[in-house]
Amino acid sequence: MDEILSAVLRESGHRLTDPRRTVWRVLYTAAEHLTAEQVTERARAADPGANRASVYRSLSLFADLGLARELNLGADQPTRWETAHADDQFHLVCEGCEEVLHHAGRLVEEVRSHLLRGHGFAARRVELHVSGRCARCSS
Amino acid sequence: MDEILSAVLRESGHRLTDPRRTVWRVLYTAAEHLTAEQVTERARAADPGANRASVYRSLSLFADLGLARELNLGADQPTRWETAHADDQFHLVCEGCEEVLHHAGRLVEEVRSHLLRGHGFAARRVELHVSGRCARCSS
DNA sequence: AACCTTATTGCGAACCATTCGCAATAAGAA
DNA sequence: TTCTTATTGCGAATGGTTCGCAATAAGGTT
Repeated sequence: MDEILSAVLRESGHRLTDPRRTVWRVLYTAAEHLTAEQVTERARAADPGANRASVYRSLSLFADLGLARELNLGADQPTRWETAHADDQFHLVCEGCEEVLHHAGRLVEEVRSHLLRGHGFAARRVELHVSGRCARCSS
Repeated sequence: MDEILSAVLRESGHRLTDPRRTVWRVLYTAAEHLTAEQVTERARAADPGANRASVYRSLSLFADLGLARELNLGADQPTRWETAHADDQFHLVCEGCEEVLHHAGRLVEEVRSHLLRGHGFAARRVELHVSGRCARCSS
């Protein structure tokens, strides 16, 4: 996984540093969507001196470079982070088990072409967040 | 418009107060999606003593009662508010003119039924946020 | 119409996630 | 190895939002 980071940083004229590598590994190996605070905690497991501000800086750099993505899943909850994936996926948040699921589909593509063809709106980013109850939790 | 507010408050056992009425009118007559700060400013046009904390309290009460809705249109921008509308509408944010458009469609309904039928996921709320460039701004 | 109960307000202080300023450090080019 | 300058680490600052609590007022009750 380090190669991806290394390549993208190099190509964009940024330096590969320990804090960045640490944050990247945390994000890359996380199954869930982490808050900046959780990323910091986990980074500290690898490097006890990991700094909060640097974590924030790494995360937002990664977002700029397209390596990571910042997520707002509800106005009340803190921002969460994930490694970037194609945005033809969307997020299902289960209100029962609090799990966040990814779901792929052709729907996002439909939205795009509908907007462009029918309304001249050129969609750059489509975010679809659904909250509700998953199969396990709706019984 | 006051009747709606009055009825919903009464029915839910809350009191109709001046601050609530003021905030409601601001929200109800606003074309755009306002930040809490903007709501406060406008509330002060009607009542110079309008209080920030009370505005926040009114807004979140309205959200609880289904009268208003809190919107996160991007992680960097502050939370915005609007009067509730059916969520078969979604939000288009133009990156050129910064305008936020509503767009109605059957897409949201499709998402719902797809998730329920195909995956047993009972969607409660579907939020579709699209950012890109509107017809005027993409030239 | 005056009264009582208690929800609501207004105020400032507190909070919390995130960002900033800046001197010290270290990446990577020469 | 040296040099340049991007990056870090620290603590302080910021900004949106919430809280604590005494003062106020809504609306039901005599």
